[in-house]
Amino acid sequence: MKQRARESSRGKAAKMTDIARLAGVHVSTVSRALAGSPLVEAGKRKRIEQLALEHGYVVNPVARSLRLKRTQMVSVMIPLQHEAGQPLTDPFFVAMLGHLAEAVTQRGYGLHLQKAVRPTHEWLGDAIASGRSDGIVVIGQSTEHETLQRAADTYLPLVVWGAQLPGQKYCSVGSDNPGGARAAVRHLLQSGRRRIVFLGDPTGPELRQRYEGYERALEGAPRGTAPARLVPAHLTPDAAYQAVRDCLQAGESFDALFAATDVIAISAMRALVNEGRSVPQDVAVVGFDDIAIAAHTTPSLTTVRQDVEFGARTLIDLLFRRIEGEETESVTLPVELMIRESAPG
Amino acid sequence: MKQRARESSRGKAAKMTDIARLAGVHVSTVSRALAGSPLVEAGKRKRIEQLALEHGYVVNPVARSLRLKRTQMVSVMIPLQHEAGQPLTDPFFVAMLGHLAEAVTQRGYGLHLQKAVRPTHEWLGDAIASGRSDGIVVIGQSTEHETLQRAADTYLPLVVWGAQLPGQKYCSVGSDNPGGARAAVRHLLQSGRRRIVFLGDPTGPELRQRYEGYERALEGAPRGTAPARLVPAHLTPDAAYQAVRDCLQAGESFDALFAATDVIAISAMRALVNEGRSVPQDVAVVGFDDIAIAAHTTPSLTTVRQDVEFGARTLIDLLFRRIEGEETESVTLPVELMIRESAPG
DNA sequence: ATGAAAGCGCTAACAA
DNA sequence: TTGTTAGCGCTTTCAT
Repeated sequence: MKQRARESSRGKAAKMTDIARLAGVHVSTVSRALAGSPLVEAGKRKRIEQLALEHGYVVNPVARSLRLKRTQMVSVMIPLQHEAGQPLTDPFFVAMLGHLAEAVTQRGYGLHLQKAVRPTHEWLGDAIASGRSDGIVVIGQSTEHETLQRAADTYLPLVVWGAQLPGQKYCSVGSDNPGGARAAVRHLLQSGRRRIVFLGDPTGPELRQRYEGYERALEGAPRGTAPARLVPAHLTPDAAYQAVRDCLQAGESFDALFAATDVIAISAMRALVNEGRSVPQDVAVVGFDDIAIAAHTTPSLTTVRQDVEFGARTLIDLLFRRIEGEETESVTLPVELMIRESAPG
Repeated sequence: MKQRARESSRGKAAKMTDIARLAGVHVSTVSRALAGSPLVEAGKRKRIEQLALEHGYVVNPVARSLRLKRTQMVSVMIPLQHEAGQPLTDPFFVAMLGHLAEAVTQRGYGLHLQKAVRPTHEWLGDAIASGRSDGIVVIGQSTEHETLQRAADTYLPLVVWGAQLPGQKYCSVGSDNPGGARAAVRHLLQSGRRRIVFLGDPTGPELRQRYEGYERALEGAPRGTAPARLVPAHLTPDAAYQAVRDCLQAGESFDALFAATDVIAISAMRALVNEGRSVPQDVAVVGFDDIAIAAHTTPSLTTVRQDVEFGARTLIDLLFRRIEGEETESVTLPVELMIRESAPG
């Protein structure tokens, strides 16, 4: 019976010495047995494992970590900028988190989630110094490029999801943002659109790259194509909705909209429809990310697909190589234009 | 190579004794100073704090945890059922996770994320016995009601997001699922719909409650209302899309659809439109959750709103009271019908 | 107000 | 093959 072992929160949990006593061996033998050491006689090991099972004993990871100076934990940190009050609610972000959790747990590691409330202080330095985890994944550079650069000087097991910047010292994994943006805009041009606006907020590196890709594609556009036009909008559904509505109500006219993310693309579609435009007939819409619902909106959303799952796996793969001491290079991942109803071929 | 990395990544981490030496005091004084103890002379404390800051020293939480037997960590566990291979991709889930992270970090605690791959073994018992965290939040009962019941016998700091079941021994927080479902169906009936189908998979307690609420509402419906009709579908976009399409192609006819979650409601709308039905003219659609995009689909989705943020805060509030030793009661939260375009008044 | 010392639960030399 | 021993970095009595 495992009833005794599952003691209440404040009661005594079984410790390794308890198992040792029950097995009639020294605690170090139990330690070896539970670690699967071949030094321990097979029969004895089985007996010890059985005992541990019966008593609901599991090795205390805190004590283990202190001893080994290895926590078997990976920290995932999210530097939040303006919307610091906001929780991690963005679908892309959260999908990334799920895939990271997947990849990390597959390696027998735990995931420690931390929100970095902007430049409160040394959010990254403290996380590193604390030794709470064996490696750190930072999702999104936000405005923390310099902080990351500094950390990279002394701390190896760090990987960052985001854009690859000139002179970057830290290891990043991210999508080909300029390429994706160019593909999106070219697609719109090929389908005859000539007045294409960009919706979003190109403050952070990733979105800036998307905006630049948009500009680049317009440079090579046919004569008569309207110049680049940024419709600024924070990356929240409401902000995007209002930005597009205001824009239309101000009398601006365009026949295509390239949104920095799917989330705001979806809001944009709604604003367009509510203002009497049909999508894609009057205005074609292209997003970026290919979040789960993108294929399931009405109309379904043409978008630049980022392979989050592969991205997450790559991040974790690189992180573990760095934990082993390897100096890994940054990676840029290809994207794929998913042509759907909101901007058909 | 490996050596160098070790050194750079953790070798030179300052310890408390280092700070003590620099300050010319004993380590115990540093400990007290950094803990803000009034015992330490104010000037000395300032000096020690300054030293720690300069040297980027932060207290090692692992050692601290071992000593105090308190980790300042909360575990969030997600028992996954069939889709065990799937990552945590569901928007509701993930929104919940974000709000939990928010609430937990506000209390100076960390969040430990763990996927429980179904009944691999004693997922919950092991998590409890490991002592890795001071409390556990389980998101969704899935099919683990019995496991939770067992754990509740001996472990206090446990809270569960989900339905409140008869004879339940653990503390749960969850929405009024039956009430929400009834409100949704009544709304459809009031707007003249008479053939209302339920889309989803009422296997787990929460969704079963929603289905039962649907049935209940139909019992009190006007004469001539079609009986309850379940269109079974897993809770993924693709599965739901196909279920609805197949249903339509099989010649079934209905004028309203109540979906167990927003995610599948959105897919259902798309399937309906692609099969030539207009929403809401031919078929009204109501979802459940009010996820972020629900208000921004085309048409926007009428849905039963769960207040995830409040739910998360309540979970964490109760959890901390339980960590303090209090026996808290389960909570059922009110829901709100959000009437939008997919099923207008 | 500060120092000395014990020990949280575990692992890994080193011994035997 | 197993036991002995010495800490990992910290907090907290207990002395002073």
